Amino acid sequence: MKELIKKIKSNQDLSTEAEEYLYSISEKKTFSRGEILIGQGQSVNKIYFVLNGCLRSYSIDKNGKEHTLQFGIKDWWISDYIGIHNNEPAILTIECLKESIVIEFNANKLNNIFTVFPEYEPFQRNLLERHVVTLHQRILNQLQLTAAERYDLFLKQYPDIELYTRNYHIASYLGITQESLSRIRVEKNKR
Amino acid sequence: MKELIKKIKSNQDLSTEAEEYLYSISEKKTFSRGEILIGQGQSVNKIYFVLNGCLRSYSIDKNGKEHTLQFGIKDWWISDYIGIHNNEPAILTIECLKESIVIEFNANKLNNIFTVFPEYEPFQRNLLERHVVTLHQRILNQLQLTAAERYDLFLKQYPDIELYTRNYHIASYLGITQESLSRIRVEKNKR
DNA sequence: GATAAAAATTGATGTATGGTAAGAAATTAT
DNA sequence: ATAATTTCTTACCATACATCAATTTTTATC
Repeated sequence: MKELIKKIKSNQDLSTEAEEYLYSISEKKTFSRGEILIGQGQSVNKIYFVLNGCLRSYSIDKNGKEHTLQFGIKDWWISDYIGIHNNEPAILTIECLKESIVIEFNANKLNNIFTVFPEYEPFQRNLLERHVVTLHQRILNQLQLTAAERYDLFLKQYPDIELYTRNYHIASYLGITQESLSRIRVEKNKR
Repeated sequence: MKELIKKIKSNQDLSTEAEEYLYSISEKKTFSRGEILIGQGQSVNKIYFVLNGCLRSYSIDKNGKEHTLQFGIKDWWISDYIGIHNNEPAILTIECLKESIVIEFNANKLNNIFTVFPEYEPFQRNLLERHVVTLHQRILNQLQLTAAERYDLFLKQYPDIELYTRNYHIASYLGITQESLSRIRVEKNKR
């Protein structure tokens, strides 16, 4: 477990006490393919750090269609930040796509760490800044690239994700239907 | 100026020293419609806090088309966070849409505040968290709403923005052409 | 390994949005 | 106020992607 937390720490210095605190409020868990970690409509207070495997967060719209917001792979954090921030029921479902080991945090307790160990702040700030940059880039990609270009880029960003995702997971992340993605893949193979 | 910074402070407590530091590294500026604050391709090290008026950040794609990432209105921060984070030339242009008063920060100096005044951390964290939530919501809207629905939502979020934006500013934010937006508006008026 | 279930592909067709171009309207400059 | 410029609207046609349905392929289960 110690070494697992090291990954959370990244390159930041963190006191042993703060590290102990992280242990005390977290729980290492294993999930299998198909398991739901957070369900849309339920109350949310969990934040996950992925040690290995693959999770997916998605929203189900009024027509019952799924829209993937994020894939959670190794060393990524994943949760329903909208639900947590608004203090409302989850608007996302988080599902396990392949056998995964994660560290589960209680959101409130994790948020408490800043009052107890302010030294944790720079780490969190760095994390949030990177998150914002990633999201900005994603929005720009969505605005200016074609579906085929977005798919190419996606494969570069998640090189072996196709090993454990279904076509429609990726399609719903790219904002197209699975049929369209299928056609894009056919075209791509012709090239 | 004191009261201006109060807005930045929001509801957070901030020591007088930290406040003084913020003064010392910032500069209050006025821009007129059409002025470019940051130009795509140039180096970026500025971050703006909008006191009043309206700014817009956008990217120009390989076909010369503009794609609006963000509108910067009262009390919003705006910059090219991608360029700053990657330490690369700006990928965004920031333009002034109507006479605006802003506080201009040097990104590096602003970043320094955390070593000098760690008490500023919670404020920044809160800001970043809200930013992430906003972006998550925007991505979900883009994925699951029609252009007309996104336009309706946009008008609710920015009630009087049409007073100082052009049609194509909004269209490029919604991910459609100005012609399509025009048609959507016509349909909307029929309802 | 056989069977069932789920997912991917493919074809035919529909729809939303894009592209181009022209004219109308609104805004800005003189 | 008038002229010049920019923006908005509209029409027509093009295209990317969606929808629906049938078929093939892959994956899971017994």
